[in-house]
Amino acid sequence: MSIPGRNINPTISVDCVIFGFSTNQLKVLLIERSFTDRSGIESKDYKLPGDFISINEDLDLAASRTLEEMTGLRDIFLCQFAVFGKPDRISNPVDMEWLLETTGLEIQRVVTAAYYSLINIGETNTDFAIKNSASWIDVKQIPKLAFDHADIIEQGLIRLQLSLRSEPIGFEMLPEKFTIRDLQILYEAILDCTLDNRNFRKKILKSSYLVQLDEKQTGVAHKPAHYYRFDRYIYEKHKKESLGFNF
Amino acid sequence: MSIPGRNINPTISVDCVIFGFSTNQLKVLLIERSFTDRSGIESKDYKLPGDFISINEDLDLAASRTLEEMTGLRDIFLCQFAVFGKPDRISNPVDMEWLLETTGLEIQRVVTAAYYSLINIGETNTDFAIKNSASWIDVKQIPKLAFDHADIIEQGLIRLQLSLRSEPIGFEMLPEKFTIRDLQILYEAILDCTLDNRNFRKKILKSSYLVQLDEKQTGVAHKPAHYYRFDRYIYEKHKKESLGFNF
DNA sequence: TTAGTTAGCGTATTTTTGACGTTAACTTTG
DNA sequence: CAAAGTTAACGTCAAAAATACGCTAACTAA
Repeated sequence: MSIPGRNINPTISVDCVIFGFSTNQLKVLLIERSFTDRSGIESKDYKLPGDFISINEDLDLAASRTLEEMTGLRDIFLCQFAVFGKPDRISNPVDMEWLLETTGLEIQRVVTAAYYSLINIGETNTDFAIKNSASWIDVKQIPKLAFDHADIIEQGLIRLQLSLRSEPIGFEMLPEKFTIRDLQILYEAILDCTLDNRNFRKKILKSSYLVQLDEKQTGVAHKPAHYYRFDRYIYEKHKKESLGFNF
Repeated sequence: MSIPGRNINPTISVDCVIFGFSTNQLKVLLIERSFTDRSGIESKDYKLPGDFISINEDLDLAASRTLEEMTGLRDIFLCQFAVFGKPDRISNPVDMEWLLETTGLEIQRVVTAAYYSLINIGETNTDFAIKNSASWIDVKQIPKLAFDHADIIEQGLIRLQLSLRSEPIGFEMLPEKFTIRDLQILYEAILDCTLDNRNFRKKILKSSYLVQLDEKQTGVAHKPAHYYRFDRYIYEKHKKESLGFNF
């Protein structure tokens, strides 16, 4: 049995895979990272928004905090989906150097709890993200990332796809009012497939928590669609009935 | 942003929810814990098998190690399903005292990665488990547990139920040869429901990885059933076809 | 010999899925 | 202003899956 001691514990962090949706693409919020490589050249790559936790901070709250700092949003869908704890997660010299520079500490090892969250990009409003040059990147065009953050995003996306099939979470990424088509395009982007619009409509409209509004689209070059909204109250009430879709 | 330092990091552990199956019940391996309560009386409760990780130990490997120490078994189905990181996980005086006694260290906080694993109880064979007075407890009769281990088991069971519907993992808990009825009783125990034997048979036998053996039951007071075995090779080959059942 | 048990096959009904046809209602373009 | 292009929103049909349940076979125990 190994003997634990405070001076031999890995550091713990949280990393957030923050998904958003715009211009018909599923996007992830990434932060630019500047570093000097071995040849002394200033270089850039990206990392996930994340932070170390403090000694008395709850993991879930640390994730909420990170999320709020990055997006200015609170009370957001947030789900812990995995821990990444390989001892060599941080073995790249660039990563080690960067950690030393930004924290001022020699960190041997970091175990990170990974969360994913879904937000409506339109509502995002924060200085923090701008200051840290955060940007929304299409999940299909992920650039080179720090640490094992590419793995984390991949696992997060897999988990998001799974959850989408059993829980109505897509709404978190849409504005209050949306059309069935908006929803379908979102599902297609997340599941990375195409869906038949007639069948999609049939299935999704069985959900009692989708409420049709009186309002319709205007100014579109086709028959205007009804707007709908997601009724969280009805969903909570009928949770047991709604056990997902098999697209 | 909080500042990480090695002397302010929580300790990291792994805890294993080890499921097994015997006498038609789903069971969990629990370890007896002796402690002295506030009134000075020697008392007992149970905890999950788990251990602290050492500074260079991979989380998954730490879980495998714990599992092997407890059961003597290697190469076992093992799945990380959550991290438990509330700062007050260890706030009960009994738990704090016990930690101090067994480790000799003042541990402020422990973040634990939870794994579940499925084993065939019959093959278990180890001194370690006996020495640590481990026992198989019916999941429906869980006694008072240390720390937040009751939560961990509950989450583990939920995850097991989910996985069972999409992956052929029940076999891990059965002997090499088993009948369709054995399998059904196992499914019923895990999912906590009853299934129609005719429909269960129809569904499960669609799986190509279930191979009928020539051998039949003997000495049973009814028509003897064929034995089957799970063919892991066939399963791996057809993984994509078999996308689960909806019982 | 009979009663009790589970194995293992089958049938019939309903539900869900998936593919696709069609009209309605709007804008844009020639 | 007519025609073309687009998506909305409804519906049909056949295949597949889920569900409920009947029945005979093959064994043991009493």
